[in-house]
Amino acid sequence: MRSRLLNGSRAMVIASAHGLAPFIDRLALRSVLSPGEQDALLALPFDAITIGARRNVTRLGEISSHASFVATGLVGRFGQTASGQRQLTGIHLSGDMADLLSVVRPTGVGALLALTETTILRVPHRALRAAAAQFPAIAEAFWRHCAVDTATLMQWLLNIGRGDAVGRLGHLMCEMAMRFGGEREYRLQFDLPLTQEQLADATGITPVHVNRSLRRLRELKLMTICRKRVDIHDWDGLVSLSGFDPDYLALDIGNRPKVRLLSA
Amino acid sequence: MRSRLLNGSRAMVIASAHGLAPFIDRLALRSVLSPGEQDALLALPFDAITIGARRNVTRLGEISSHASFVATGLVGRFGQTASGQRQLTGIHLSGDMADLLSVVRPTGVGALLALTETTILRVPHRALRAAAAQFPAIAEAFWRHCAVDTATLMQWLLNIGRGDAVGRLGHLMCEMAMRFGGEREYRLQFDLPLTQEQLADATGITPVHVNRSLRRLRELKLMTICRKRVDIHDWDGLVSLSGFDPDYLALDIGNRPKVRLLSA
DNA sequence: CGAATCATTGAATGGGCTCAAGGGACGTGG
DNA sequence: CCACGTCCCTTGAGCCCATTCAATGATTCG
Repeated sequence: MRSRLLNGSRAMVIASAHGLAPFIDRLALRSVLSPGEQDALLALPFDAITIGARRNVTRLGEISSHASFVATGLVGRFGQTASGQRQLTGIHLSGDMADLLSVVRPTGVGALLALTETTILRVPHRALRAAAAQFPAIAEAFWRHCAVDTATLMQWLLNIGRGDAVGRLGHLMCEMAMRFGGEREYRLQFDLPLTQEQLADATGITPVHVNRSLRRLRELKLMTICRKRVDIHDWDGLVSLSGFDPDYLALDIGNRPKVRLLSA
Repeated sequence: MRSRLLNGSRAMVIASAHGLAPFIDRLALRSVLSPGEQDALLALPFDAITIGARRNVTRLGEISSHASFVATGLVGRFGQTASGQRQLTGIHLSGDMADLLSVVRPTGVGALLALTETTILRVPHRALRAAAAQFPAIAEAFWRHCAVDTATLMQWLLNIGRGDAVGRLGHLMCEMAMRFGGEREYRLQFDLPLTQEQLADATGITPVHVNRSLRRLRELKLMTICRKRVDIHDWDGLVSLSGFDPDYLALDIGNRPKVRLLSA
């Protein structure tokens, strides 16, 4: 725990000097990186762009040559049916490398949409590949970062395939509470600047029914959303209603030994 | 194309001598592996086990120390709600490494269920890690293998989140047709030894409604399932109905240059 | 202050679910 | 070879959750 805190504050200090420091911090949450490996990551080139709310970061079907790190803001990954209906397949908070998967799969994994005004640091695939090739532990950390994303996708699939509307929304809110909170904590209040239409796209229901389901959650005295701010009144109740189990987020690594596998 | 065929038949020859040769063949579909790297993969230790239909390969929440290669049979990955409802999050055909993800994420990614009698080759994580650490291209191939799985999960999420029952089943059948066919081909007839209850778990609907939806597909003269055998009568119609686009499966690599990224 | 977007609510419709019963297919044992 | 039990498939009836269509308030922003 203590080393985590030190590590965290160190990253904060670096952050002012280098935008990708939070990325290293995120990776270090689940993988061990030596100082040399961290330096290699800090040496990654990038350029920063700002994207307005409701604008695409990457387009559907586009072949990308960069990965997009979310420095500030909120980004959604989505797929789309032929008729134009959208389904969010993930939500990326600041500190996430949104499409690290594109390094090995440059196409066909959905598009990215800025859900709020967002600052993106674009890191060339070429540079990420080089770092992964030189340091097996970096390749492993990248792979594991994607693995957490995959585990989250499975959980979403379970949630959407087998939950009712109220449960789906509750589960999403539990996940957001954990992820906004960071390691081993969860937040009962947080800003979630999503419209009800976007919540509908995330949970696979209609905007109107999102509204009714949020009212239901209010009536059950579990949580409220007021002016884009989420207020969870009964965490245990919400967890129980939605069948939430935070294991898949791999956020509780603090009390387990972190693993370093690929070192020769 | 030609080299692919040669490669394929070469793997077939080896297959009789080494059970993991089809795994290399599968990886080589999307990644470039040198003879030395292929040898390293062939040197992986494993032990074979046979598992009866409807029995678990791995259990929910279990920490695994092996990855499970499907030599013969059919394996489903699933998650489960507190009330015991299941949702399949993937179907693995023979030739798939079912839980390669567990190498970097030994827990929390669902359980594996043998859908038919299945032969599993269990490969120790330790050996897979060592191979990935020694050969960056192997790490990359593993990562990419997981990436295709992830892309498939996103497609399932879109399908289940935004499709109706008939479309969900049609989409699943299109995917199976492509995957049973292999590279750049699809099969209009194939055996799919799943019960309607398992199809329900895969598509997020109820068994009864699977039955009605299959009848609907029959009435539309798109496809029939008779005695566990799928017969697609109108491929274009089924593709159109379900909004199927095979891009996400990354099976059409034959006409693109394969990529080799992580080589230093 | 006006315009656009978003949230909220009602009424009617419909897709999928639940409950329930009957019919096949298949394996097992007599 | 047939009888029997067990799954599994099939179909019906009624209900309910979620959708659709539509209208009215609330917010936000230029």
